[in-house]
Amino acid sequence: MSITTKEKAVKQIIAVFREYGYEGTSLSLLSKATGLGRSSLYHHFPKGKEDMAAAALEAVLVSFDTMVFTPLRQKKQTPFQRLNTCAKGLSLFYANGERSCLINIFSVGAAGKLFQVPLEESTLAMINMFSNLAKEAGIPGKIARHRAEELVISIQGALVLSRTLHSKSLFNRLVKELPGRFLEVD
Amino acid sequence: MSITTKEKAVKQIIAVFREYGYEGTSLSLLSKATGLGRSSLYHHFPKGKEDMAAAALEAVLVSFDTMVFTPLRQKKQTPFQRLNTCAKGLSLFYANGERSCLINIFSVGAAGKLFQVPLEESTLAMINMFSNLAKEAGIPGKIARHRAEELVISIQGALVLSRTLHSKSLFNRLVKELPGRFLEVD
DNA sequence: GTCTATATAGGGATAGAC
DNA sequence: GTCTATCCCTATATAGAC
Repeated sequence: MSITTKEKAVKQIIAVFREYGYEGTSLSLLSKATGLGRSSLYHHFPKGKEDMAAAALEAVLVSFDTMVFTPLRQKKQTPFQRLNTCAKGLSLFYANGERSCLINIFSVGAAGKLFQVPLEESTLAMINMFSNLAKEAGIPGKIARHRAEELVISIQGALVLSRTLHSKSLFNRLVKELPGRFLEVD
Repeated sequence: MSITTKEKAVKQIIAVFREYGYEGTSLSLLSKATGLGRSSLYHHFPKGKEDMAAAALEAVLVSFDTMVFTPLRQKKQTPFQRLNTCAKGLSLFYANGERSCLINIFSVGAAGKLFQVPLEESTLAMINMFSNLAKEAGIPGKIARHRAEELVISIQGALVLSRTLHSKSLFNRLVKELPGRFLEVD
C-alpha cells in the first residue's frame, strides 16, 4: 500500500472513530470504511484498533495544526487578520460543526486512559496558541490566557450542541463572532 | 427489589455510563456496579442495556431539573439570587466538573440515534430555562436567548476540558463567574 | 500486501431452577 | 427477585496460503 493510499485509509478511519467513538468502532466498520480486510488492517496497524485510533488522533492533530494553527503563526499579518484565517480553518476542519472533535470523543472510557497524555497536551496546545496570539495583540497575559481558555471551551461546547441539536447555527455563529470578540478590549 | 433499592441501582448505572460511555459499558460492568447478576438486571430492565441507559438518562434529567432548574423557578427571589442557587446546583450536579454530562456522552454512536429526541429536547430545555430567566431580568428576548445558548455551550465545553485536563479549575471558575456575568448589562 | 480460515474471548440475551 | 446455565453472535486477534 502506497503512502497516499494509507493516508486515505487513515482519513476513512478518522471518520468512523468520530461518528461511533472508540468503543463503538469495530474492526468490521473500519474494514468496510477502508475497503481493506480485517487482516490487512492488522498488517498496517499491528496492534489493531488501538494503533488505528492512535494514527487517527495523530493525523487529526497534524491536520488541525495545518488548518487552524498555521494561520496564527503568520507574523507578518495582524493578530486580527490571522484570527480571521484561523476561524475559516476551524469551519473547514469541523465542517461547520458537523464533525465531532476526536479530543472529546476519545476522552471517554478506555480511550480516555490510552490517550490521556496526547489529549491533555493537545488541549493545552490549543489554549497556548490562542493565548499567545492575544498577548501579541497587547492583551495582558493573565487575561489572554483566560480568554483563550474560554475560547477552547466554547469550541468544544459548540461542537457538543451541534451534535445534540443537529444544527450548525451555533457553531457557525461562534466562528463568525470569534475574530471580533476574542481581541476586543473591554 | 424495593423502589429505593432500584433507585440506588440506577445511581450506580449512571456512574458507569458516565465513565465508560454507552458502547464502552458492558452488562458485566453494570452487574459489578449494581451488585446484581446479569439476569437480575434483565428482570428489572427487560430490554437490557438500552433500558438501563434510558433509565439512567431519565433519572439524570429529573435530578438536573431538581438541582439546577428548580432554583430558577423561585419567582419570589431576584433573578440574581436564583442564578446563585442554580450555580451551586450545577457544581453539585457535576461534582465540580468531575462528572461528565450524559447528554454529551450519549450523543455519540448508537446511543446518539437511540436517544436523539430526549437529548435534543433536554438541550433545548436548558437553553429555554436560562433564556427565560434572562428575559425576566429585563434582557431583550433575542439577547437573552443568545446568552443562554452561550452559557449551555460553556457548561458543556468546560466539562469536556475538565475531562481532558483532569482539572476542576475551569469548571469551577465558570460556575463562580456565572451569576455575575450572565445577567450583566453591557 | 491482501486474502481465507480460524482461535478465543466477551458481548447481549433467554430459560428455567430456586 | 435472584441465581446458574446456556445460546448465539460479534469482537479482537492470529496463522498461513497466495
